[in-house]
Amino acid sequence: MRYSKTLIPTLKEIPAEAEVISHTLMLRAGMIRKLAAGIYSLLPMGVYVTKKVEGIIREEMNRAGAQEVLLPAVQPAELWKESGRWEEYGKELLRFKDRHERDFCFGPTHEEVITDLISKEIRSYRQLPLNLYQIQTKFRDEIRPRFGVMRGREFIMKDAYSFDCDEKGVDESYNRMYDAYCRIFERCGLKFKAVEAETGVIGGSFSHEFMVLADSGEEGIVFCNSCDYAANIDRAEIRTKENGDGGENKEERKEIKKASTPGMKTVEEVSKYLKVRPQDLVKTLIFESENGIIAALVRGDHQINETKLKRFLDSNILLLAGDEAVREVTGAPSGFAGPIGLNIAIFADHGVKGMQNFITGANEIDAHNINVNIGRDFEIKGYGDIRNVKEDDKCPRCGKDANIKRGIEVGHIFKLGTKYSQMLGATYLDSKGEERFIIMGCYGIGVGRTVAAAIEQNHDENGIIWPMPIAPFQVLILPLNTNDTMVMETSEDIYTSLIDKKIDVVIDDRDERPGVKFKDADLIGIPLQIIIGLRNLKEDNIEIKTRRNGEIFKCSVDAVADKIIKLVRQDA
RNA sequence: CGGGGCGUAGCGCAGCCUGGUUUAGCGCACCUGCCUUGGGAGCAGGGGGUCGGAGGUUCAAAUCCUCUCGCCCCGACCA
Repeated sequence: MRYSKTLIPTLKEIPAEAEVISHTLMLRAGMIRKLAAGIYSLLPMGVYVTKKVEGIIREEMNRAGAQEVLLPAVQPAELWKESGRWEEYGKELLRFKDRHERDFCFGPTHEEVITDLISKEIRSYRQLPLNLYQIQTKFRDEIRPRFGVMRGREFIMKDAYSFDCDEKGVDESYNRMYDAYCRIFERCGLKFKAVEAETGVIGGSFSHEFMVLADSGEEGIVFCNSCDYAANIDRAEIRTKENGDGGENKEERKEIKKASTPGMKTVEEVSKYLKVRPQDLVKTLIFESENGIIAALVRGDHQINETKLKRFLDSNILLLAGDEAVREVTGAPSGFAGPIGLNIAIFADHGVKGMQNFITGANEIDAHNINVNIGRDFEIKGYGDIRNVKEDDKCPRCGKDANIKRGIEVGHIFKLGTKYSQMLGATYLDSKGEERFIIMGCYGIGVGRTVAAAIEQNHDENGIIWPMPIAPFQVLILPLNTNDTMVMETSEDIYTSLIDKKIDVVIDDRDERPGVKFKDADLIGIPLQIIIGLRNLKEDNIEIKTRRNGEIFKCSVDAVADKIIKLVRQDA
């Protein structure tokens, strides 16, 4: 590729809209441009990288025995009504009508379509197992798109669906995908973790998320250094005993007192003001659910986890109550809620169980109660694991120290079971001639998100540093003196010889000053730069620079091609 | 959807509060010429704006008012 013939509109200045480094660099390196909120155009550099990632995905999916298909992006409402998700999916599903006023949606995922297809084509156990995948554009009308392609509304996703006869089969399919995913992300040069995860709207019984470790990640993950436990924070259990949750407390119950706490709303403020530790407080949080308003209690230094609470209450809708509702239920503005005297159901985290003589809001403005006790002052309807794992908590599996980090979810694999095959009637006849539901799994990879995640993990102050396997080009040739025939001819010779050797190479043939070329080269992050300038060429030398460590070494013109091939292979 | 903020040249911004001396400005980018060629050069000249849109107030609106559209941030939501 010739630089002068392609479109790589690099930016010197930092775009105002970008929040995370990958977004900034994708804009600055001329990979993407925004068209609307959460909707991006991919420019040539963006396409090259995307194709590389897709190529790796295809190779590994095919290696794992999956077959590629391409399903429609536009889907009829009937299918979604059959699965029940036309109502269930909510506003994230982009709906529209065709000219005949028939309802359609733009596919946010393809369980319905694939299950419908399979229900029509599969008759016998002899046709199973099967794993079909596609790489396709999806649309999810996210409430708040952000971070560029990391959380866009329109995005490219690889989704795969497995179809098996029995549990043993689906386990095998699942494990094969798990292994394939590990290979894919390893080949993309990513540091990642597979963590136990929640299943969400897709449904199903069992799932893992593949998380790329990055501070900018939107997911909390908990993992253990001693054993191989790793889970999404929404799923990670609290190891009750080791963390002192739910123990007995034999302290004497003191008399309840009211303390004035003017304007003190947060745990931090109250504990500082009353000169106690945050863990001597109990937070009372009011939630609205489809089954009415409830209160949830956690220790002052703990954080409620709404996903866990939702699961514990078996509720579909759960929202932190607004100021108005809080005032109605407690009689006080938010910040002063407490469990005493509430006539709604009160649930508590295990961590609250053993507490005595603790502090809560007094359901009265500017006041808190001291020496509150469960049983004497109020009753708990049920205890559950409803808080986040904390830094000093122990691993739920082995009891050693747990770690908490941030991650970007780049892949998610589910064991779906028969949810969709039942809804859409996908059955097969087993060897005894009995009709059975096909057992399904589904497996997604966010392609754009993988690209963004790779940048989050591979960059420096000058720009992107592509891992060789997903680099838009492997080599960039930089002729420094465009008006010098020797420089240009040598550059062109090296360029064609590398193309002959099947190296992905781009030559910066623009009539620009060296400084401009160097800056752009570092910004777009091509792993190997061949620098050709008069100075060295007079001694028949060129320079090779590796983008990652900035190392530069001289090399004779004749030896360049072989040297480059060696370097490319070594990282590929 | 709730709270906050921003829309002025391709990008980044100033001007708005206190309406008129502004023909709407600056930096970068762009075009022409000269010059320069190992880390985003220099000089000279030049092009580019419905001041997001609609309505209103006024002798006069980028500036004040109303509505509207778009975007960004925080919260809730999410394969």
